[in-house]
Amino acid sequence: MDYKITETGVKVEGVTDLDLAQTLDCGQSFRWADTGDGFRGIAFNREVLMRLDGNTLYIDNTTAEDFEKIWMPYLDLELDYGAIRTEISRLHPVLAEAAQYAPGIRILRQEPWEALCTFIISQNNNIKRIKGIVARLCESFGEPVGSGFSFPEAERLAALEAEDLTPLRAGFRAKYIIDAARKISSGEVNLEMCRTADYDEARAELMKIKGVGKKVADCTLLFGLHRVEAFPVDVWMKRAMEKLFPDMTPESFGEYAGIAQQYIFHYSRMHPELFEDN
DNA sequence: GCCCAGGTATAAA
DNA sequence: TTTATACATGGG
Repeated sequence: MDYKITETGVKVEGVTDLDLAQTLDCGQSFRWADTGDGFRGIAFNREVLMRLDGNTLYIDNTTAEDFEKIWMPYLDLELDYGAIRTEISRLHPVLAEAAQYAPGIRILRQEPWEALCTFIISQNNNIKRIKGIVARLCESFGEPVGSGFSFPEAERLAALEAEDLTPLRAGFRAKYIIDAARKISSGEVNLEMCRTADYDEARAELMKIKGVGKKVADCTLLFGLHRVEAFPVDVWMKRAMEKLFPDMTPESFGEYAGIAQQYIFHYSRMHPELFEDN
């Protein structure tokens, strides 16, 4: 991947299959804000501003080393999404249409602990409130980074009690966050093992945590550990599968099922009329 | 007030 | 094994 150093960060030309709104504000990460002049966010203890002008990506407030080690992987720039879209579009005509509808979605490579924690918070919740709880979590227990705060380490939260999270207004999820933090920091649950373990084994490892079921485990595997075969099924996806893909199962979408899932998710949210009964 | 939100734990059938 | 209900909170 070719890039240039600028006065404020890096400039990457020839970036295809990327739409920052579709990728950063589609419910896989809850830490990016549309400033009107790009997306500002904090990940891996660094704050950056990302902006896309045609096929040129600008990342402000970063270095060559951070671009290569953090942001290039974060945006998954080395994976050929165009080729994957072509491949998975052959699986089903409706999937082909969905993939064409939002071709700029990519699967982020987020920090595994942040993905786990934010998707615990996401259960039976809406995106606006999830973002609020996550913001208060970082403000309360993270470290200052740029204009905001880092995502708090599991070790920091492991030392707390559920009542200490009252200011987050996370409701019944507070005790789940603490249980997750303790099992991650103690090593009882090993996130790195989940990168390479058999899929069922990785899922079972994550489900040792209270409040982590199939959906949260799959989202953690997909968005935090880049297990792109993971196909999270929520209420929307269940309806989408029944109405649009009655002849498919999550497994039948293959090794890039998670990418297919994101296309389908976005497409179905934008076309609620597909689910109206008649 | 009522319903729902990118679910899960728990109890009961 | 499958199906119902509570769970905290806030916006529509």
